[in-house]
Amino acid sequence: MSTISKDRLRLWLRLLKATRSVESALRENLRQEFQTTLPRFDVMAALSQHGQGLKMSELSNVLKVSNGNVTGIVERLVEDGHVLREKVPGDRRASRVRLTPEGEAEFTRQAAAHENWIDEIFAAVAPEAALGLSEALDAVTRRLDKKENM
Amino acid sequence: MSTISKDRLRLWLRLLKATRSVESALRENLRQEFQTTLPRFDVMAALSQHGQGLKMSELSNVLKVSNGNVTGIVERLVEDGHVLREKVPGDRRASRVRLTPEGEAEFTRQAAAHENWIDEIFAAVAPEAALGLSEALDAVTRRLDKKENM
DNA sequence: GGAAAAACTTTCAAGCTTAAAGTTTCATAC
DNA sequence: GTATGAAACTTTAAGCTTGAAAGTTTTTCC
Repeated sequence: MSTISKDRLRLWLRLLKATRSVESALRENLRQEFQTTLPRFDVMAALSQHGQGLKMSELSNVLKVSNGNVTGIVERLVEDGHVLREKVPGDRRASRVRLTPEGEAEFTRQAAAHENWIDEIFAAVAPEAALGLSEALDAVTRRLDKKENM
Repeated sequence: MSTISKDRLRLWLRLLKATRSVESALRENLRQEFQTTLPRFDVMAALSQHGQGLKMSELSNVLKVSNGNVTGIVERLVEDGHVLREKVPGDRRASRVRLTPEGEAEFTRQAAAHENWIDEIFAAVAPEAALGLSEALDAVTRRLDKKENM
């Protein structure tokens, strides 16, 4: 097998390790400072970007997780009062999920802290390197997305 | 907040999305072709790199997952006959985990396929770019590792 | 209008993951 | 020697995750 293959494998292993490290740090910060979890944060972030709300299927699509998964997370967010389910007029199968005002306020606090954490962690990446990295990652994602729809 | 902060946040979101896409593809391939899972594969990969075996704590250290986690995965690998636990002479608390011959043979097949999958996925990344990316990612991991031990 | 297909969601079983608490063993300091 | 603290590991409870199956509701199309 070629050297290039080995380089690609090494790149993947580092990508994986870096992502896990960052996720682990975020998870701990979210737990310590906001008594919440990464999946909950991710759902609220998605909803925050879509003020009009998202259907369950849209949510699982955006987050790239399975349908059943979202059901449980939203359930717990509803219990916490951060999120609510609305009926979709004209389609009794679907429901739309939105942030409550309390959820929105809470997420605003979390997002500010989150941005600081990321800023500090990724200060390790030289700004010149960031662009190339970003594009390479995008290329990988696009390649996989394309293959999936075939 | 600065443009650079925003760029870093965007970088992180792409990193996350790319990693999840790759993991998802690998998970599906492992399931379809080898009836196994990513965590099992990761454990066997770690053991394969350490022919003399690893203690449970070493294993969870290498994989960056919690102690209790490894217990369960190794348990199932033992049931499958891929892995065995040995007593560590002179320390009755510890046990050393190693691949069985069957586990080794099976992992060899899996690893070959895995390398091909990675090779194909990361063909989207220009070989010249790979090294730079690798180092940027490493910088992130090192930064977090350092902070953790403080 | 009715049957079949598609869309939206939940339920389920199995497995993964973590943090925290518990058990046994070891090291070392008195 | 024995107390005390650290180390290695497992157990537990709660939550996350997936893929598959099943339950509704809507759409399609004859």
